Amino acid sequence: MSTRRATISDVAREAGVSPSTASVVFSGKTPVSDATRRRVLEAAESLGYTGPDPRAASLRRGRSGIVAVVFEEHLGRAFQDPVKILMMDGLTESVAGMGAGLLLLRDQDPESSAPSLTTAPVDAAVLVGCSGMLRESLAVVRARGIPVVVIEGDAGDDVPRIGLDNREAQRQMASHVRSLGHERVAIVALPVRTGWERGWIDDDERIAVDVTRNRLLGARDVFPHAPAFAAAGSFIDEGLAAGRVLFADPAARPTAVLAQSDLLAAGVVRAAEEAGLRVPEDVSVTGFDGIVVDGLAPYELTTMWQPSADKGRAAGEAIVAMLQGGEAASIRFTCTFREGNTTAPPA
Amino acid sequence: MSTRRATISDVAREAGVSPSTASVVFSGKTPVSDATRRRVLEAAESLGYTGPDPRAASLRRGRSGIVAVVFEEHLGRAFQDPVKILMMDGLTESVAGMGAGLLLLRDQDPESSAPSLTTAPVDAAVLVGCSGMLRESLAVVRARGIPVVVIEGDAGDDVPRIGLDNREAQRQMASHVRSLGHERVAIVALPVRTGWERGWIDDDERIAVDVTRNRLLGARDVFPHAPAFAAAGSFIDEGLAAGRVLFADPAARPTAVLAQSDLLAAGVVRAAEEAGLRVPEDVSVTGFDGIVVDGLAPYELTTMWQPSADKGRAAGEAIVAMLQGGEAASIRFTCTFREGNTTAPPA
DNA sequence: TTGTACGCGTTATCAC
DNA sequence: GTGATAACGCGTACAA
Repeated sequence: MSTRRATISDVAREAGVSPSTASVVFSGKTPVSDATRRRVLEAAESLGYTGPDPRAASLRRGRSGIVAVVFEEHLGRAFQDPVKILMMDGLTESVAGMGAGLLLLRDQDPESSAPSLTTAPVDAAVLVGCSGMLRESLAVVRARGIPVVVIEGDAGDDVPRIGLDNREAQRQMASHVRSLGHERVAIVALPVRTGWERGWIDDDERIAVDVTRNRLLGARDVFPHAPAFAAAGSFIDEGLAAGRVLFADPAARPTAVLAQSDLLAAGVVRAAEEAGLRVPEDVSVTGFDGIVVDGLAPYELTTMWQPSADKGRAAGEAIVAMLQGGEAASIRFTCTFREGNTTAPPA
Repeated sequence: MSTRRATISDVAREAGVSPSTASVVFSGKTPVSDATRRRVLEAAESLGYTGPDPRAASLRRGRSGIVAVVFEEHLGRAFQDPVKILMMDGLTESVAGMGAGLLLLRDQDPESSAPSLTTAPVDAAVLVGCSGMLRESLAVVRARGIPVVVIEGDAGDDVPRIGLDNREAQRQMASHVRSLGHERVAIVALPVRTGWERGWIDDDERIAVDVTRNRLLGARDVFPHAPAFAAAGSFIDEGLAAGRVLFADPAARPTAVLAQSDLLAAGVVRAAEEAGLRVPEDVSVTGFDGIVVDGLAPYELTTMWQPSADKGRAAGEAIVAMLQGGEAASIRFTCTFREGNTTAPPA
């Protein structure tokens, strides 16, 4: 005899009740007499039955309790970004409220053996950014009626977006810098596309990443001709590398640097120190995000704070709404200007 | 007529083949003639069928392609720990190799509505640490025959563990400090248990967290009476707070501090600077982990490097082995001493 | 409050 | 290369 696992029917038989009754004992959806409940639980215990099989339950219910979070980058990288962590935090919270968990997925080659949106039993998906490869599986998933939300990205008009007023926010910051009197301004941007190696941005039109493009546009609204150097990621080291480039030629150096993230800004500050420049006396540096940058004391970046956790929470709430058959609208959060001690009028 | 979604049988009927043939067209497990394949795919297209339902497939196969990662802390916190991120990185990689994804779970109150090990359709589970509440659901899961591995924790003798030679490593570091001539040494420890508020450790016996206990034991092997102050988490800020306590009384201050993590050590260095102490001239500080601490330059911690990503990878490999019916042995990785510039003989 | 009957959508197996 | 059959384990109308 094969030693297969006990099922709810086995338990029911052992307890002398019907399978449906046993099921109800475990789900608690219907009142059951105490005596019956006890009999069923005893039977379960004696058979080593540990409750409904989640796989079968999810088929039956049509719900798995799993929400996919799709990143367009290496997960290790994504988790190095404080903004994404905060976002995950908010998302975890709101999704846990509906009894769901998060499945980490990466936008990848459909040929790979790794699990994907199309093969994983998910009830909904949250896309973090939205680059090329994803589009295909996205179509599949949507055809299945699975709710999808995108954070900081564009997945087509019918996919609700959670985002920021990136352009306006960066414009506001640029205006601040201009009002201080700066004219020779440089921009340190986020990557231009996935796989981007750091370098100057030649052509504003070719920016594939929404966040990068919009923040750049905001800066351009005020400083149309500022040179922009795009980093390979949002890291202090990348900001440092970019800063070294910007400060390489003493004659041509900017009096202010608009960085597209706080980590980049921190690196730029570091580069300035390295180059013997004082911040903010010799050069002003602005960030974006409003995170706490470890090790940057005594500097406090002048930055645009963004509600990262709220973005995650909003995504979760949108999903809940859609799962309940409702509609979810796109949301644009507003960033808040926060003055630190890294900006001042030019010398 | 209800507008229900097309199933593989619908597609088969439309294509004039049997359901099993249609199934095979999608799974590719058996050769199918080109003509048949085309007919099936066309039928699928015309019916808007987008491939097998993952839920049904996972019921039938008995596999969901999902591995749970269970943390015993708030996820936002876990992801602030560089060591855990590196570990996740290794885990993601090895698990993706077997076509599985990671489901983020938190060790929590079984009454909560949040998803748990018992209700999620997972093929295996990786526990990161192993505190109290988890034990119960663990029993359930194991009874189901689901492979479980624990990283840096103890889940019972029959659960394979992936860990470090924490005690030996910390002892090695302590010996180094002693060989430099230090005698007045203090320890800054990791939390004593979940929910711990920072404070002195009164009773070495009551340490619930394995890592903390073992590293403390290692230090005690060399400095049996060193006072130990446990932080509330592995953060620079916590190290800073601990350092302030240690350096508060100039008369009683230690000449060396053994921190149980690099982030704590970085905070202690910061506290030393704040107190007007030079590192390493006035006080030596040692870390643990071997991560790159942002913003600590020009200091480089004297530390014990640990193979974090390898731990994750090993966990994934253990799971794969168990899923294939094999056994998985516990593994203890070895840390490597790395000398930086934060240690020197006492003044 | 309990039981009957059926369907959820797929895939393994084996025979043809 | 293709098809028939039988699970996989459960939830839930509906009837009793």
